[in-house]
Amino acid sequence: MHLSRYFLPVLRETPKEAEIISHQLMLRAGMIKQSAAGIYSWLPLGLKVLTKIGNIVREEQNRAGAVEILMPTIQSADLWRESKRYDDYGKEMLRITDRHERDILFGPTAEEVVTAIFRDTVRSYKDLPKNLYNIQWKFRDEVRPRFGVMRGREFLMKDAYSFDLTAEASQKTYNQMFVSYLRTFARMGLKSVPMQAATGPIGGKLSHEFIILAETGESQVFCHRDLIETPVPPADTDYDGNLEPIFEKWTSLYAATEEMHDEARFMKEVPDAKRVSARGIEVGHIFHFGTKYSEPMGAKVQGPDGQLVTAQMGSYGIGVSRLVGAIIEASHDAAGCIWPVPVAPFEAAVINLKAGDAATDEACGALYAKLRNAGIDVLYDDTDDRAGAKFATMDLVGVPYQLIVGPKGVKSGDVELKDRKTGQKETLPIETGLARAIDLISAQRVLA
RNA sequence: CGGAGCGUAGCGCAGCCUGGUAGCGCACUUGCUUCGGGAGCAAGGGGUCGGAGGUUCGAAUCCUCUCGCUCCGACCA
Repeated sequence: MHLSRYFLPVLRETPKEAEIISHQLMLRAGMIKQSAAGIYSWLPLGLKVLTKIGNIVREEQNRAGAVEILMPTIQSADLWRESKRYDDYGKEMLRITDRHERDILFGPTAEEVVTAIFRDTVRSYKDLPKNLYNIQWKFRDEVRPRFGVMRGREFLMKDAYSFDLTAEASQKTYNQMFVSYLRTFARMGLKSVPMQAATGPIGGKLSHEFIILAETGESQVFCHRDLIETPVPPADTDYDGNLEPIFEKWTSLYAATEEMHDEARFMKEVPDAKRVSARGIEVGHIFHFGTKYSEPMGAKVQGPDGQLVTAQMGSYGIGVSRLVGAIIEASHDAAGCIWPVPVAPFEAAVINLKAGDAATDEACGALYAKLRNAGIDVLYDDTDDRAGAKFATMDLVGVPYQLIVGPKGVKSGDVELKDRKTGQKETLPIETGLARAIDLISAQRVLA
């Protein structure tokens, strides 16, 4: 992409409404534009990151056996009356009336819709298990939206819903999602820690919040330091095999959010040096809720003995749009965003220090073409801005690898390769620099 | 929903107290000089001062109402 043809409205000054760093940087880097309280338009750069995050989530969901669907944003109130949630949900649900005076709503979640799909289509235990997910916009009319996309009213969420014949089978599905989540966040360069969460009226142990540690996190969290360093399960993990050992390994050490924290237990179970007390951002939440929706909505299948069995359900959420902010919170510096390669809006940039100079244009154009042909997602800064402004923009935007070429480099046949994360620059022969950049990027495309 | 604050050019702000018809920095346009870390000079463009009503000869400024946004609390992917 040529920067001169792109749409990248960067801001030099920080809009005053932005309180936290991720919100500030997203506005400054031209990733989003606020439309109303807690509602944002995604500009090209932000959309690219959002899409890349969504695709990683998608890949890991598919790997774990979930199947993608797409459910509507607008739902019927009647469905919510079946589960008895229409009256219970409260003002967070955006209720709308259509031209026929029928009650509809903008979905804050999709248990009802998916349960209806399941109940109307699945008849036999032989069709189980099923795990259906979608990545769709949700709307929750938060009393107080804040922190940019971290707590918007409209947000993009991956929500999966599983259906199993028995509670034991449901536990297996739960484990699949548990492992999948560890991998998903790791692939975005995040260290997530699963923490036992409150389960509400259902009870049991099967609810975990996935928290990433960041100074600006919304809640206080406590955990054993070893959890942060535990390597995530590899890509070739057999999701159909026994995942219980992995689940055990990750849940045996102490980890709790403020609401679930037990100071006495924390002191007793975690040695001094291993105690971590930090701020965290919730990026995922999984839970098993048995027949909470399948029972009232009549989601039943015939078991092996011919009897009807109410499906055991679980749901598994990831805040996709929130993750954009969360990654920035976890990875930035004074100059701007520092994107891990797998989610970077562009993997590399070619910076032409003297656009308009025939020799420089030619050298940069060739470099750009070669990077593109190598499958690199590259931004070519062909504007006639001054060098300082170009560097500042690329650092703000957070392009991981920047190939800098000016008349000097053209003369000597060199390119400067800058690593955004370390800030280090190397002067290399053009072909060497090109190969180095491609190698570095390729090596980091798939983390974990 | 309780408490606080803010709406003046794309962004950041001054002007308001003490009414006289709008200004600064950045950004933008044009020209010249520059050009390897956010350039300099010069000339420009852009605002019904969030909206409505009122007071007044005259309102960004004073009064009333209203809308929007932000922050603190209770709530959440």
